[in-house]
Amino acid sequence: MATGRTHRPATRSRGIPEATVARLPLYLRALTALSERSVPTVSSEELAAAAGVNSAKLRKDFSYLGSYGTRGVGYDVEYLVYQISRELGLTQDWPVVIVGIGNLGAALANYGGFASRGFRVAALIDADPSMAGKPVAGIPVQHTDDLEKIIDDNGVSIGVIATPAGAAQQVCERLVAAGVTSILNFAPTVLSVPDGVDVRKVDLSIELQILAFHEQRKAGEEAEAQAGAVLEAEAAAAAAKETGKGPDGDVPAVMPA
Amino acid sequence: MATGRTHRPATRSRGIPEATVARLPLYLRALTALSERSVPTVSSEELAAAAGVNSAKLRKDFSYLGSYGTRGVGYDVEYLVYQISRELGLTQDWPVVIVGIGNLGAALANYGGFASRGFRVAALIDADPSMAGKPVAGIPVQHTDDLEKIIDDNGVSIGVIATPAGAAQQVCERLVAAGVTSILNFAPTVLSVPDGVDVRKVDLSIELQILAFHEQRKAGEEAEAQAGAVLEAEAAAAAAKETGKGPDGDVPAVMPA
DNA sequence: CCATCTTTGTGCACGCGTTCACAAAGACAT
DNA sequence: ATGTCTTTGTGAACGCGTGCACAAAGATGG
Ligand SMILES: NC(=O)c1ccc[n+]([C@@H]2O[C@H](COP(=O)([O-])OP(=O)(O)OC[C@H]3O[C@@H](n4cnc5c(N)ncnc54)[C@H](O)[C@@H]3O)[C@@H](O)[C@H]2O)c1
Ligand SMILES: NC(=O)c1ccc[n+]([C@@H]2O[C@H](COP(=O)([O-])OP(=O)(O)OC[C@H]3O[C@@H](n4cnc5c(N)ncnc54)[C@H](O)[C@@H]3O)[C@@H](O)[C@H]2O)c1
Repeated sequence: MATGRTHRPATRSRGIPEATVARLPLYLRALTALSERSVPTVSSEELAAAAGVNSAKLRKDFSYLGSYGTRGVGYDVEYLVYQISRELGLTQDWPVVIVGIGNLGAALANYGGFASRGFRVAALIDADPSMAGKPVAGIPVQHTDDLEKIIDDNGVSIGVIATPAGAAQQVCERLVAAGVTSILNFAPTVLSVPDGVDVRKVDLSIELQILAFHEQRKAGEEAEAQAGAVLEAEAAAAAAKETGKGPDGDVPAVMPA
Repeated sequence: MATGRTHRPATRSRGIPEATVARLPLYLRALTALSERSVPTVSSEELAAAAGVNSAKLRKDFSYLGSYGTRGVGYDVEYLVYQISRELGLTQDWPVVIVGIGNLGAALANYGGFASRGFRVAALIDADPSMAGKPVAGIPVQHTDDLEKIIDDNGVSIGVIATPAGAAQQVCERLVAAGVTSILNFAPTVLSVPDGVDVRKVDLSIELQILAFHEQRKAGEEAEAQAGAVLEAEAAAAAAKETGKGPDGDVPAVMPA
């Protein structure tokens, strides 16, 4: 198996920071929009604004790719689109399989943004026999039995899992065994994979919970602000009373002062 | 359990690290599974394995919430479920609206995992008049015209955007103006919002591109490994010519005239 | 009550990512 | 050519997150 665990010095000049990699698609999207408007060049300031990031960060990100800008002018849009595309590996075609063609899987299959960037839905796979042959988004659904053959025939290295959580790990293992080395997981499970296999997860539930946390915090602060000087009361209460309660009390630690 | 002593040096009541917040739902999910299996206590080691994180990291995360563990034993599952739920704000009900009931929006509406954790789909909203009144996942779709009223009537503070990219910013502004302060965005756009509004984005395309990057890198390393001594050649070339930065000796850095 | 054993909670060091600030590079006008 | 003006590319400082390693807490058994 492709164990990236070689005696390589690691972090070589080839080592683009992960945070930067994650932003490249963002830049690419903004650049593509500019390209469509036939804008010839952009400054780091403008592009950063379009991508919603700090301009210094953007320049540093680009510095990892090389010096593609012109001082006093900015970056050549077309050229940068090409460089980033190449860096991300989008100049080649990536056949992708989607496993689990339910509500979500079908939506993904129908998603146009897939093909727009070198990603091609090579096959749709589901365990439900009654779905076999039925076309979704113009592509006939194939049965899980043929998973290995499909992966192999199409040279698929990227798989998308949209099955129920209970089936995800098993599906994952079959995909990996068949040669898939990158997985995008929509099922709410922690997938365990061997070294050399990349997994990224998209978890709606987690995102909502994070939002809820901040939402609650906002509500709490608002309440405190309304209560005025109650902040001090909270601090005092927290210091004095530590029994059984959490860091900030279950109910907003503000007593009706 | 209520062995709380004034031992805690004024725990970061509000300052829970963002990285920790993002992991709490993960812990909660693992704990819920344990709870369903009636497991009374769990060690940081076990729970960390279930959540796919480092045990030291998990303990540090929990330390931000307070000292809820018992040394020599571990954590009380039920109690921890409660504490994390409370911290995340899941002990209350969060009405959510989904805007843009197309392929993805419909899938989201049908998603069972929504309601399972205090999130309630309060309304489905779409701009297409022909969809108005038509039920999706048992909930009648309402027209965008009534967006403000719906938000207000239901006390919605969390909105999900699943419209085409072109409409996202506009929809976002209407949501915010109507009182929504947390947005989960599925459209491939950078949303600009006023201070105090949280936005999280789920971007399939970006995830795939990140996977493609690593996939390409893996393929490159594999090729290098096969080529054997070529590694040295590359190192030499890299040392000699550092203007370009060709990873695999690709197109030279030719500036566009 | 003491000894031993398990597991937490955390101080500390380290590395990554972000941001500032500015010298240098180049465009452009004169 | 020379000067000015714009914008890049990056050195350096800083802050956050991670993981190690261990002392302390508490359970358990004698
Ligand atoms: N629908 C959403 O918006 C949404 C959002 C977030 C997460 N998710 C997650 O995505 C996954 C799919 O959600 P969904 O709503 O599409 O569920 P679904 O039940 O509609 O679809 C699941 C599909 O997977 C197929 N399947 C089951 N076991 C399989 C196996 N072993 N191999 C291949 N296919 C198999 C089923 O036949 C079904 O077609 C779930 O894990 C869900 O939690 C869904
Ligand atoms: N389908 C996917 O799997 C997927 C994946 C990633 C991202 N996305 C993104 O999610 C969004 C939705 O994707 P989709 O496949 O469901 O598209 P879709 O075209 O099927 O659905 C879009 C829906 O939004 C509605 N709409 C349009 N303008 C609106 C407005 N101003 N207000 C309210 N509703 C409006 C349309 O009537 C339609 O029902 C797109 O931005 C897409 O890029 C989709």
